[in-house]
Amino acid sequence: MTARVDHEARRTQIAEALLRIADTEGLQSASMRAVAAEAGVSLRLVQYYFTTKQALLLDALARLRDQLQARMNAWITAAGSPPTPRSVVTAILACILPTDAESRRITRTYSAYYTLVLNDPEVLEKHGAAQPDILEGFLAKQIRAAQKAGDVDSRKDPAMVAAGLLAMVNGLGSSVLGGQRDSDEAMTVLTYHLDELFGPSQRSTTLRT
Amino acid sequence: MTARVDHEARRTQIAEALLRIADTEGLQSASMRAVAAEAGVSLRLVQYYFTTKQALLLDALARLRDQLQARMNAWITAAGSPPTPRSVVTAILACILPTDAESRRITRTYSAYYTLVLNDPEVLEKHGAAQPDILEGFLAKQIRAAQKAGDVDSRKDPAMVAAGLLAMVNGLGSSVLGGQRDSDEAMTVLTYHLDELFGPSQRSTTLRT
DNA sequence: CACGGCGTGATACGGTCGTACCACGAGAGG
DNA sequence: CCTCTCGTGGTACGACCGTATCACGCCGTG
Repeated sequence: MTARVDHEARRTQIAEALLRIADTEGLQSASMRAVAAEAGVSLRLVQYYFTTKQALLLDALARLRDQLQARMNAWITAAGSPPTPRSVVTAILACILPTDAESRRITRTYSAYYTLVLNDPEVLEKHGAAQPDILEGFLAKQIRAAQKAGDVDSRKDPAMVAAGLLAMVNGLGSSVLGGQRDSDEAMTVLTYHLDELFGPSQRSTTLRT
Repeated sequence: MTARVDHEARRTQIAEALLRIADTEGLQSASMRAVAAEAGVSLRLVQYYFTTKQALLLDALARLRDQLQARMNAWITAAGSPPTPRSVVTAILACILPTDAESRRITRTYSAYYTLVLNDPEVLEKHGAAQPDILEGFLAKQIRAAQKAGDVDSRKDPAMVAAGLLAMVNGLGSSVLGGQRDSDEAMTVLTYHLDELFGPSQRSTTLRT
């Protein structure tokens, strides 16, 4: 009872087309017809594989989430052979910042979805909540580990520092996307604060490609 | 040669209606007809006072900008009789955070516009650029003054600190709007970092109403 | 008093949207 | 061989969009 065509491949193809449009022209331009044209299929097919538009939006959002997750994992492992808390934190935060083409795409698309969620909060419920909470906890844990290793002032509150850093990176990303700041400038601001948090800047900035 | 009706009043009435819709239902729901209904006028009138939709959007954005400016000024003067750098910085940052109804409205509406600008950058040009750059410079100046007064570690880079704080508040605001965080929690994170920046927390948190 | 422009209403037009409906070829199962 | 379901195309429908057009009362000015 093998399917005559690979459903998952087609779904991926269509969802990727939507993400591409959301990145380049915004979600409000991602009509069913536009997605179909971008994916090179007929409108009927988009309807067939995703019966409704909301289903398509949700599916694409899940894929975007997975892509960001994969990117973070890749950056963490690429940060250092023995992953120190500092390298892990640096990798996570730097990888969210819209520096290269991929992160720029992901960040742009995410903020497109953000506006959507703001005025239609039920979308969030169907989408297994957000992972920023988990991410924030993970960051806090890394900072706590750094404190035990003596790399971070033990008087600092790891949860507060993690929340502040994550929010700062988020805000920096917004300013880069908005064109108020260069991505290099944003990176400078981030590394400045990381250097303030951790000890003297031991060559941990060598994670740039 | 007095106009038969107060043009500016009508324009305000209509623009406010748009901002109200942008706050509650998002900008994508702010159609000409919806704005007309919200303002209690006919569709023709909206067209009459703002010939095109883009003009309406731009005018409303300018009003929103003025409202935020006014709010910041009010919070600065309400912060303390002799305005210290710390109280000024605290007032500015706290007033951006979506804590009360007004700031929540402003922040929500701004982020609605943000998505609009992302995929139509020419809007920004017609709108005299953004003031965050100016704001950031102002914050840096305040921090530099605090350094001279000995309230802030002189080794810190005022521009970096200002950029970081502003981005952090922006990110915190996003998380509050997104429902990931309580507004009180965001305020806690902000005051924590302000307390870390300035000396011990001298009762400057008494600016809450 | 005439009149011309201002403020306003109603309605029309072309377009795009999400979704639904109908038809049809092909390959699998009886 | 028949039949049924899957995958696909084309097209229609109703709604809403931004904008344009026509018509008409009112009031200040000549």
